[in-house]
Amino acid sequence: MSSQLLPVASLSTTSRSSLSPSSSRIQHTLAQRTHIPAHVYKHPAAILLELCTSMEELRQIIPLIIKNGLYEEHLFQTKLVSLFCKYGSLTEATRVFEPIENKNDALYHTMLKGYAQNSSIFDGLSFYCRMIEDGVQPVVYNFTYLLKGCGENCLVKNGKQVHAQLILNGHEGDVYAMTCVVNMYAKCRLIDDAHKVFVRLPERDLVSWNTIIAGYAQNGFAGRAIELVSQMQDEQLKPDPITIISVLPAVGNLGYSTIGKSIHGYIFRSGYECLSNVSTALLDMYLKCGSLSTARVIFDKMSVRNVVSWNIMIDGYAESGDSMESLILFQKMLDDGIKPTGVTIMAALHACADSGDLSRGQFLHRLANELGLQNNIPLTNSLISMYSKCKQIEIAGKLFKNMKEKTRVSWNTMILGYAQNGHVIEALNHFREMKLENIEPDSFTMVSIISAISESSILLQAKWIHGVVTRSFLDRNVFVKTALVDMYAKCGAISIARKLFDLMDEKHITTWNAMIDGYGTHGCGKEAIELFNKMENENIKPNNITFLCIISACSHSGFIKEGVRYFSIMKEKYAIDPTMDHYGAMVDLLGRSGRLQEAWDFILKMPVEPGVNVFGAMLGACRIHKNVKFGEMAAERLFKLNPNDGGYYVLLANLYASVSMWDKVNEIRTKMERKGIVKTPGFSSVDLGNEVHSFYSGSSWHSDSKKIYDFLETLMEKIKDAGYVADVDLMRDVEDDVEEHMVSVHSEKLAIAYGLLNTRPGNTIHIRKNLRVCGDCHNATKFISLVEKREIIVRDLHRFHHFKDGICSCGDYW
DNA sequence: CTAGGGTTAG
Repeated sequence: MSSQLLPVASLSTTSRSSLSPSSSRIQHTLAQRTHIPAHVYKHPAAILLELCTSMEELRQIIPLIIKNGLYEEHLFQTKLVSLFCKYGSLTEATRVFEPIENKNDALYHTMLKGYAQNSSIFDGLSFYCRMIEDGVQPVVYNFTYLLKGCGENCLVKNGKQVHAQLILNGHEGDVYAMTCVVNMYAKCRLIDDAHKVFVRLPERDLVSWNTIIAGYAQNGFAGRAIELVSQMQDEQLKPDPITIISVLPAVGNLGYSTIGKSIHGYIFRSGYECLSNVSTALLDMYLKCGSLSTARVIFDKMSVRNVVSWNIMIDGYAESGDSMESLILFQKMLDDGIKPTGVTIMAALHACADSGDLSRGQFLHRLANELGLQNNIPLTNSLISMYSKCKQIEIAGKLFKNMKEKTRVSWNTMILGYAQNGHVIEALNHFREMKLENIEPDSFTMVSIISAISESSILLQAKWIHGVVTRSFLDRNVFVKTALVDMYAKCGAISIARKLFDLMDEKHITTWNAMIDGYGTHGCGKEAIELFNKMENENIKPNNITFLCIISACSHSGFIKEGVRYFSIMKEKYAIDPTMDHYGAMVDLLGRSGRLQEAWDFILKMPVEPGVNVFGAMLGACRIHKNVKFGEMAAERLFKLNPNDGGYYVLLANLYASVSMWDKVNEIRTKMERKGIVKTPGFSSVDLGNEVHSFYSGSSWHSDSKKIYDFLETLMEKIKDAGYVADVDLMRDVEDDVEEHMVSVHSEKLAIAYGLLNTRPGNTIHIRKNLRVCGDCHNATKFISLVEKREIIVRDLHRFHHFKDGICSCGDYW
């Protein structure tokens, strides 16, 4: 028997046999197993190496190998190379590998595996080249490692080279290797190429079907993936757990709950439901189909949950808006001793961002650091998003700045953060920097930057970004187009908004909502209602936001009956449950029109506990109608819910001021001081086309200050001659009293004066105010529009006022 | 050395 063995030399690099790969493999295995004397492979050191589980153990065994003179044995050399690679030390593996004089094939193959799997795939590819140069015959599994690496890193060119090498070495008939090729093309997003290889496979077994199914699913061809599952069954192959896990995300993405349920049945019949990864994929499918409750039932029934199951449920609740349950589940997961991953933390951060839970967000930040996830890009993006949504834009900015590597999503998150926090200039600066760093903006970038510009209400910028969007061909995206409609409406150009709206052939529900809301804030209640009717005629289902927009549009235009009707058809015709925002909008609708008793009764009849916004709307209405009785009732409930919002204290103080209850006004001011509550200082800005100038009440830091005040003085005289009478009560509003002695100079008036001084006669003036416009300024602006023959468009916190020829589009109802 | 497929995500 021993006489038939090949000498070791024939396997070394010096002598190449012309044997086919498979027979050579068998021979060298035999040689290795049998040529090596028993005292070598049965040596205690060999056994220790087999049992070795860590680098530390390995380092302890090495002296033993050397002491026993076993270091030169191929068996030990191969094993050492393999173990060093496994524990991540390519350097030490190389230190063993390189000095060996007669390297056998096995050593090369081991080293190649190490490079391909534990180093960069590029190292694996170059080592492959060297191996060929050294005259070593590759074996089929060398290609499988390389193909996997190319696929994971999306290296199409290298992947194709390996594919070619595979064919050259005569492996095109090997299902295992060719399945790797299918997988490589699929991972490189060349699903058509993957399919071409798949149909030519010598044999299509379960694994190769699974590969192509997963390929279609991961490349977004969900329907095709589902189709292929039926096709494989036509070929008498039964879907296994991996088929199911691959196809369920596709079913979920399409929202095919019927197919999803039938797969659930199949899982049950096959007894796969006890597999945690199968159940986990089911959770994901049900959540994507919108059945949170079904997902929860499955989750609760699972005997073994993996970390992905938790992650999916935590994110499912966050996604559905139930931040509370999401965070409860997260806590439960920690209590169960399950170690969270980056994805867990991202999901929980999502919930914190939605609920504005900063302290828990900070806890998650510390936890992420403890888990060593500092350099995890998606996680840092989520942190930036959380800090932005919790109004900690400086912290968000710092995190962003310190990122070693930024993806486009990082830029988008940061820009959105600045946009949502009203930092328009920072948003625009980052947009410019992003392009300087050669990161192409996408539709998300554009939506953020457009909404930043909407916030600033600068028409010239609006037109500029519209041009940028068009030139980059992103204006075909429905979300971008919707953002443009919203932007023009928010920049005062409601008719341009409508033109863009009419040009869109594909409209999303948010597109309709943006347009209806635009009409609403411009006081065009009639147009808003017409659009709503058009929407119903076109069989487009309104959502809860649509109703919020239409009710608020009715409120701005004083259409009480219509508003009440929309509130009832929302429930009766569309089965949409009102949210707290809807209740707030209804109280605003009734209250603003002076039906304070009705509004109060409405609050009392609410089926849920009224929130801050509901009492806030009530208090606002009482302020307009100078009703102290209801105002105090609303304020009392309000301060119990949210004792630290300065805006509501100011509102109540203004209510008292409007009826000259000065000691009450002072009482509130003292209370605010004692509690350290600050009010938002009011400011107004005027858009001069290429510059924007901002003014605080009574501010005098502007370089043209003297000129502005002089002009304003003559202007006030002029409107007095035309019949304007200053409303002293309204002027004593505490909203804007940054400097008490200057209350007569509210920021709006300064901004208008500066606008008049710096624009040509006849040009429209665009003003933006961060708070609600005050009664005296409103009245004065009407007169200014008359005597100066100017159209003045003022956007305040809630709506637009178009002043022209002495009247305002709001009809003094705001 | 001793081969191929899979689930969550900004």
